[in-house]
Amino acid sequence: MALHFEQTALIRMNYWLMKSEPDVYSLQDLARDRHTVWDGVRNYQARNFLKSMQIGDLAFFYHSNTSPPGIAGLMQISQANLDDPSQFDPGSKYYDAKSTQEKPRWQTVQVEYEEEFAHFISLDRLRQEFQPDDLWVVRQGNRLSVIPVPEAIAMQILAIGRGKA
DNA sequence: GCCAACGTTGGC
DNA sequence: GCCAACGTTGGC
Repeated sequence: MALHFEQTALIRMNYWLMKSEPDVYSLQDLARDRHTVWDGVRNYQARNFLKSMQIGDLAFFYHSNTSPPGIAGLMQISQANLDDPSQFDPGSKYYDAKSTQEKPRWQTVQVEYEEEFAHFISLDRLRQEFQPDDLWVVRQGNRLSVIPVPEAIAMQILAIGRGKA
Protein backbone atom coordinates (compact mmCIF):
# COMPACT_ATOMS: atom_id res chain seq x y z
CA MET A 1 0.00 0.00 0.00
CA ALA A 2 1.07 3.56 -0.61
CA LEU A 3 1.24 4.20 3.13
CA HIS A 4 4.14 1.81 3.41
CA PHE A 5 6.24 3.85 1.02
CA GLU A 6 5.38 7.10 2.77
CA GLN A 7 6.59 5.68 6.06
CA THR A 8 9.81 4.48 4.46
CA ALA A 9 10.39 7.95 3.11
CA LEU A 10 10.21 9.40 6.64
CA ILE A 11 13.51 7.80 7.67
CA ARG A 12 16.03 10.57 8.24
CA MET A 13 19.65 10.39 7.24
CA ASN A 14 22.09 12.83 8.76
CA TYR A 15 25.45 13.95 7.45
CA TRP A 16 28.55 14.92 9.37
CA LEU A 17 32.16 15.93 8.96
CA MET A 18 34.82 14.52 11.26
CA LYS A 19 38.43 15.69 11.42
CA SER A 20 41.54 13.65 11.98
CA GLU A 21 45.20 14.41 11.49
CA PRO A 22 46.33 11.90 8.85
CA ASP A 23 49.68 11.51 10.63
CA VAL A 24 47.68 10.16 13.58
CA TYR A 25 44.87 8.34 11.76
CA SER A 26 44.02 8.73 8.08
CA LEU A 27 41.26 7.62 5.74
CA GLN A 28 43.75 5.10 4.36
CA ASP A 29 44.19 3.69 7.87
CA LEU A 30 40.41 3.30 8.07
CA ALA A 31 40.36 1.59 4.66
CA ARG A 32 42.85 -0.91 6.07
CA ASP A 33 40.99 -1.40 9.38
CA ARG A 34 37.49 -1.28 7.79
CA HIS A 35 36.09 0.20 11.01
CA THR A 36 37.32 2.00 14.10
CA VAL A 37 36.07 3.60 17.30
CA TRP A 38 36.44 7.37 16.94
CA ASP A 39 38.07 8.00 20.31
CA GLY A 40 39.72 11.03 21.83
CA VAL A 41 37.14 13.77 21.28
CA ARG A 42 37.28 15.97 24.40
CA ASN A 43 35.08 18.90 23.50
CA TYR A 44 31.52 19.00 24.77
CA GLN A 45 29.93 20.44 21.67
CA ALA A 46 31.64 17.84 19.49
CA ARG A 47 30.63 15.12 21.94
CA ASN A 48 27.02 16.24 21.77
CA PHE A 49 27.10 15.86 18.01
CA LEU A 50 28.63 12.40 18.40
CA LYS A 51 25.83 11.44 20.79
CA SER A 52 23.19 12.49 18.28
CA MET A 53 24.60 10.31 15.47
CA GLN A 54 22.60 7.32 14.36
CA ILE A 55 23.60 4.09 12.67
CA GLY A 56 23.58 4.63 8.91
CA ASP A 57 24.47 8.33 9.08
CA LEU A 58 27.26 9.30 6.70
CA ALA A 59 30.35 11.27 7.69
CA PHE A 60 33.00 12.97 5.59
CA PHE A 61 36.54 12.18 6.66
CA TYR A 62 38.49 15.46 6.82
CA HIS A 63 42.29 15.47 6.96
CA SER A 64 43.38 18.32 9.25
CA ASN A 65 46.78 19.80 10.13
CA THR A 66 48.28 18.60 6.88
CA SER A 67 49.04 20.10 3.49
CA PRO A 68 46.66 20.51 1.91
CA PRO A 69 43.85 19.97 4.42
CA GLY A 70 40.55 18.72 3.02
CA ILE A 71 37.96 15.98 2.63
CA ALA A 72 39.47 12.63 1.68
CA GLY A 73 36.44 10.37 1.63
CA LEU A 74 33.36 8.99 3.25
CA MET A 75 32.45 6.73 6.15
CA GLN A 76 29.30 5.42 7.74
CA ILE A 77 28.28 5.34 11.38
CA SER A 78 28.18 1.64 12.30
CA GLN A 79 27.66 1.82 16.08
CA ALA A 80 26.08 4.69 17.99
CA ASN A 81 26.48 6.14 21.46
CA LEU A 82 29.48 4.18 22.72
CA ASP A 83 31.40 5.14 25.83
CA ASP A 84 34.83 6.24 24.63
CA PRO A 85 37.11 3.53 26.08
CA SER A 86 40.16 5.83 26.19
CA GLN A 87 38.62 7.90 29.01
CA PHE A 88 39.08 4.94 31.40
CA ASP A 89 42.65 4.09 30.36
CA PRO A 90 45.30 5.70 32.60
CA GLY A 91 47.89 5.02 29.91
CA SER A 92 45.99 6.95 27.25
CA LYS A 93 46.60 10.61 26.45
CA TYR A 94 42.80 10.89 26.48
CA TYR A 95 42.44 9.50 30.02
CA ASP A 96 39.92 11.45 32.10
CA ALA A 97 40.27 10.94 35.84
CA LYS A 98 36.81 12.43 36.38
CA SER A 99 35.15 9.73 34.29
CA THR A 100 33.90 6.51 35.86
CA GLN A 101 32.24 3.46 34.32
CA GLU A 102 29.07 4.50 36.17
CA LYS A 103 29.29 8.13 35.05
CA PRO A 104 31.27 8.36 31.81
CA ARG A 105 31.67 11.83 30.35
CA TRP A 106 32.66 11.00 26.79
CA GLN A 107 30.68 9.17 24.18
CA THR A 108 31.54 8.42 20.58
CA VAL A 109 30.68 6.19 17.62
CA GLN A 110 32.17 3.39 15.60
CA VAL A 111 32.72 4.33 11.96
CA GLU A 112 32.98 2.07 8.96
CA TYR A 113 35.00 2.77 5.81
CA GLU A 114 32.84 3.69 2.84
CA GLU A 115 34.98 5.19 0.07
CA GLU A 116 37.99 7.25 -0.82
CA PHE A 117 37.01 10.11 -3.10
CA ALA A 118 38.34 10.01 -6.64
CA HIS A 119 38.95 13.74 -6.09
CA PHE A 120 40.36 14.93 -2.76
CA ILE A 121 38.49 18.17 -1.92
CA SER A 122 40.92 20.72 -0.55
CA LEU A 123 39.95 23.36 1.99
CA ASP A 124 40.60 25.94 -0.74
CA ARG A 125 38.02 24.25 -2.97
CA LEU A 126 35.55 24.01 -0.09
CA ARG A 127 35.97 27.76 0.48
CA GLN A 128 35.24 28.41 -3.20
CA GLU A 129 32.13 26.25 -3.22
CA PHE A 130 30.50 26.87 0.16
CA GLN A 131 29.58 29.62 2.58
CA PRO A 132 30.81 29.51 6.20
CA ASP A 133 27.22 29.31 7.49
CA ASP A 134 26.52 26.27 5.30
CA LEU A 135 29.73 24.36 5.98
CA TRP A 136 31.31 25.23 9.32
CA VAL A 137 34.69 23.80 8.44
CA VAL A 138 35.30 26.84 6.22
CA ARG A 139 34.62 29.23 9.09
CA GLN A 140 37.76 31.01 10.13
CA GLY A 141 39.03 29.83 13.46
CA ASN A 142 36.65 26.91 13.67
CA ARG A 143 38.16 24.21 15.84
CA LEU A 144 35.23 21.82 16.25
CA SER A 145 36.35 18.37 15.15
CA VAL A 146 32.83 17.04 14.62
CA ILE A 147 30.27 19.13 12.75
CA PRO A 148 26.89 18.56 11.10
CA VAL A 149 26.57 19.07 7.33
CA PRO A 150 23.23 20.09 5.80
CA GLU A 151 21.89 17.50 3.36
CA ALA A 152 21.97 19.77 0.32
CA ILE A 153 25.61 20.63 1.02
CA ALA A 154 26.44 16.96 1.60
CA MET A 155 24.99 16.08 -1.82
CA GLN A 156 27.24 18.67 -3.46
CA ILE A 157 30.32 17.45 -1.60
CA LEU A 158 29.58 13.88 -2.70
CA ALA A 159 29.25 14.97 -6.32
CA ILE A 160 32.54 16.88 -6.22
CA GLY A 161 34.38 14.05 -4.48
CA ARG A 162 33.10 11.48 -6.95
CA GLY A 163 34.04 13.67 -9.90
CA LYS A 164 30.47 14.37 -10.99
CA ALA A 165 30.57 18.10 -10.42
C1' DG B 1 57.61 26.96 13.65
C1' DC B 2 54.41 30.80 14.14
C1' DC B 3 50.39 32.50 15.84
C1' DA B 4 45.25 33.59 15.73
C1' DA B 5 41.24 31.63 17.44
C1' DC B 6 38.99 29.76 20.98
C1' DG B 7 37.83 26.34 24.81
C1' DT B 8 38.89 25.42 29.69
C1' DT B 9 40.43 26.34 34.29
C1' DG B 10 40.58 28.49 38.55
C1' DG B 11 41.10 32.62 41.57
C1' DC B 12 38.34 36.02 43.25
C1' DG C 1 29.71 34.92 37.37
C1' DC C 2 33.70 37.39 35.61
C1' DC C 3 37.88 37.13 33.30
C1' DA C 4 43.01 36.45 32.99
C1' DA C 5 45.99 32.79 32.24
C1' DC C 6 46.81 28.87 29.98
C1' DG C 7 46.56 24.98 26.67
C1' DT C 8 45.19 23.26 22.20
C1' DT C 9 43.85 23.36 17.37
C1' DG C 10 44.98 23.84 12.88
C1' DG C 11 45.98 26.86 8.76
C1' DC C 12 49.76 28.80 6.82
